[in-house]
Amino acid sequence: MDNQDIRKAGLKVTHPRIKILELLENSSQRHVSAEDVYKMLLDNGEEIGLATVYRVLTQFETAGLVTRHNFEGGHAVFELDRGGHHDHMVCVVCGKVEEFIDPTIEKRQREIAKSHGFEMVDHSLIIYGHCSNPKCSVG
Amino acid sequence: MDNQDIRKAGLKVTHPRIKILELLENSSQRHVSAEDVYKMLLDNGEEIGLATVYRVLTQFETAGLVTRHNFEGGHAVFELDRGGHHDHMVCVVCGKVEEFIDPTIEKRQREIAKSHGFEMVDHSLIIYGHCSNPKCSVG
DNA sequence: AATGATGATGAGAATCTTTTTCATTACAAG
DNA sequence: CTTGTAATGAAAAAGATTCTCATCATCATT
Repeated sequence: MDNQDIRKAGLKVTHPRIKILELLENSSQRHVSAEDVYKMLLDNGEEIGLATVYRVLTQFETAGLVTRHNFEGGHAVFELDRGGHHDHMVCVVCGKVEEFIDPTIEKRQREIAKSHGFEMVDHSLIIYGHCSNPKCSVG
Repeated sequence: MDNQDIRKAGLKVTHPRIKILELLENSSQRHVSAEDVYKMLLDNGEEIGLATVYRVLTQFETAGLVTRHNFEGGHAVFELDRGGHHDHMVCVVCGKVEEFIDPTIEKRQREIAKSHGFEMVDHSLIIYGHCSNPKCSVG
């Protein structure tokens, strides 16, 4: 992931784009909202407008560099595409997100789509539950 | 599904709640946004405020009468819970939604959650693709 | 059937997320 | 280095949802 990825996407290599891509690569949180990105950039002394953050994230999504997720909560979160596709498991108490991939499910999805006359282009699987943290488990 | 369901949820049986529940039962669209509900009620001559529609849908969700889905598009859609759980397949071109249920996937999900130390309470699986309508297919 | 406590409603304001507008600035090809 | 075009920032706008608060309806009790 470097500036060539931006160029290959047909986008000019600008300061905001470079910084946003860097941030997505280095962030400890894998799933960040546009607001998160904006604030983290501010913390790093980068004065990049929120509108630009939204624009760039959307462009990165179109270019296949990041994936947008519509989890619960009324706002989208973005995640850098590090090659492999995966699904998500979200703790409904603490919000912790774990990633997983299961070949059985991947395979069944394609079969099911086909049997309904759909050609699958993407999918989203989110398991909601209580994570292993004692604070999050049910009584 | 009748007024007793509203009462059982600990809610008063009011005119807006009755009409919203009726509408969800009789609507030809299974997945409707709050705005959709508001407009359909207006078409039926029911002057129910948009804020009330949001409040009631949220209460119905809490009561387990309806399910809220965060598909793409920046707004939530609601669906009457007709007993059985199911997953969704959404056409990325025309927006058509089909429902399905697959025991293999259901079973694997529980196993995967458990293997990550999660106790699954819910899940959301959405397959995006091109539906069989010629206008929606690729190529 | 009347009463009264409490919950529910409607209208609009407020909030939050995201997109658009537009004047200014920066990239990148020649 | 010039210049066309794309990109940016700021603010406004748009869209979705929630909140506030005065008024009204429901329901358990008279």
